[in-house]
Amino acid sequence: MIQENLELKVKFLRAFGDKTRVQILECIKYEEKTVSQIVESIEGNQSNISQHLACLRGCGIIEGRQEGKYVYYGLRNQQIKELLDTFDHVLSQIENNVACCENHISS
Amino acid sequence: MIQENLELKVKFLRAFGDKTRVQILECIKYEEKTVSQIVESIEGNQSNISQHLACLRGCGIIEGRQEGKYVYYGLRNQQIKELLDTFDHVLSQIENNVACCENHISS
DNA sequence: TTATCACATTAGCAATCACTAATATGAGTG
DNA sequence: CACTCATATTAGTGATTGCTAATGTGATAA
Repeated sequence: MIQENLELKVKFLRAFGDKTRVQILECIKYEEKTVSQIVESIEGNQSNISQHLACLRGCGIIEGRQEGKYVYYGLRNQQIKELLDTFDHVLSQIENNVACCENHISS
Repeated sequence: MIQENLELKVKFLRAFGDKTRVQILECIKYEEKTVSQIVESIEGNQSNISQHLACLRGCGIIEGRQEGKYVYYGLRNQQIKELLDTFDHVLSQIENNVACCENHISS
């Protein structure tokens, strides 16, 4: 894999590795929501959520759509939805092992 | 999703969001390799690679198998292999969008 | 047009993470 | 046993990331 692709890949994958972003994705997995709805749903801070939304959108994972004074965010396409489902599926099989990861790098 | 599961999920997903770990996974995607082979292949530092291997193993993504004085690492199962393939597949479709992610959070 | 609402952006700080260097462990070999 | 080789672990440091608070922007409503 060439260098540039590697960095794009890492950037993309890193977007999934954050608690707030995972919560956002679960929140809009089945239907698009406004920023305020997301903020309320995951009990977050508006500025913080906006930053994470920008990250997810920049990584091609979600899409925003302005409607009047609201912005609706949803998953970018069906493949992302399937990827999220795959995460859950794979995870359900290795959950016990993940639990014992104690290394200080990314633990 | 309950809190504990969320944290396990994030831990698992974060393991994929690092350049060195992605390189390791690509390196052992098709066949298991010893630590030294991995170190040589991705031109890394032994200590550093060992730490990342511990992370990946702790997260249930790879497995280690001692054979004499060598330790062979490989993907934990076929599902992980498929997950890696899915990453590449999804990524190939949104590559242009990922490229323009400029947010300082995880950019 | 001014005020308000929804959202985005910026700056600065605190926490986390990955790297290097040094050292430890544990298996094979002479 | 002493030595070497392969790998793991630890400590310390620099870099990256995510958070909060403050401010900016752009659309609607009065």
